[in-house]
Amino acid sequence: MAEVLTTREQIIDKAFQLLLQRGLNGFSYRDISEPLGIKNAAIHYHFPNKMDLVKTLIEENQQVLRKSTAEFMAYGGSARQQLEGLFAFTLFQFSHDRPICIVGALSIDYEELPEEIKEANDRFSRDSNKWLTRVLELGREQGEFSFQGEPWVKAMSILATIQGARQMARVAKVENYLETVFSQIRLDLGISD
Amino acid sequence: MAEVLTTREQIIDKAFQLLLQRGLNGFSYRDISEPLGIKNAAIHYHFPNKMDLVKTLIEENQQVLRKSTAEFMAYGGSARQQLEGLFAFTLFQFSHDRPICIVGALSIDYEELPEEIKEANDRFSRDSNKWLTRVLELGREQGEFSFQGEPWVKAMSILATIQGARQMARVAKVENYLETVFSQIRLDLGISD
DNA sequence: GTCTATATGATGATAGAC
DNA sequence: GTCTATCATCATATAGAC
Repeated sequence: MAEVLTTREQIIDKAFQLLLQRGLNGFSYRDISEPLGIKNAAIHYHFPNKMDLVKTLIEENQQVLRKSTAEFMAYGGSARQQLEGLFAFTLFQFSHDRPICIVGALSIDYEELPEEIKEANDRFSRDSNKWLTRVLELGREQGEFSFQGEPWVKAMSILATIQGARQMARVAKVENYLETVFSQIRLDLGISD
Repeated sequence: MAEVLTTREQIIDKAFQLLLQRGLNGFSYRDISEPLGIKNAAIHYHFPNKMDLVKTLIEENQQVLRKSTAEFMAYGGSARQQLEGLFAFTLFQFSHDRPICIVGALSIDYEELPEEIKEANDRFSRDSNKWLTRVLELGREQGEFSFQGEPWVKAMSILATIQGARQMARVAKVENYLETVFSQIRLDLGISD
């Protein structure tokens, strides 16, 4: 069943991809409009200025995550399964022209972002950490994971690792960069395979 | 003893800082020339185009590292000391307007970089990994570090963690973000403090 | 080596026709 | 809702005077 996307949805989709590939200052309205076969004025109709677009992309990101949660992250499953869901989600995004995450993409332009967008970005970042902290606590209680220190610090550390790995995976000429780093994260959690 | 910098050196210094703060597309020649009290044509005299400048910045980065090696990284010391040197260097850079590293800064613009610059960036990335791998091997042999898996994978993972943490440290509203992540890296290496 | 002056093009954005 | 036409601004870059 081929989904029919409205122009607005097509713009969001293309802009999201471009933001994650090239960063906020790395793409223009022309980069969006040309492949869609529309004019840049059409984009301005839907999103009066670029920050309106970015704001929508952050909301879009929440939706993508929520959808993917059901598909990949298996919130209902064991801690191990949920962690694997995070890995699978990351690999899926990476192989679908979304190399880095939106927080990483916007971090380089952080100073020039309006307050509203900074807050939305912060919120997303904190939510991710909260989620992984819970998974780690659960995994430790149930004996699936073994690690030193506080769960919220370990969660910060793992998320930073994934963040950095997504960035490096594009640059480094190493096969299966992400998978290799994920395997190390597993080892550091006392998981054999 | 106040160092007197040539115009060329001042340009490099400012451009380096701007690249690490805002990324390649996040600053212009005007952002460099204005605070230095010169005109943009003066920059073009020293660096005909922006890629010439970037190329020089990568070389500059090598020099900074080489200098800092002597000061911070204590190659001659124990594995633990060398790791602490890496942490100290990262903290120093972060607190001196160089939040992220040059590989991370350029990764977002990777596709548009000329081949020559990609290669220089790759080389730097591989050298870093090689260095840390040796430190980890040494530390494991001498009983300072304890970790699962292959040293080169663990090195990749730690460098990715630092990379990601530098990026997140600016965004996340967490006190001592970097130090906190470093403490987890220590715990994951079986180091108590 | 640095300046003034200028060329050329891309960018985000707006007004008004259809 | 999308278009054409146009704007002001900013970017990188060059030529030639001092």
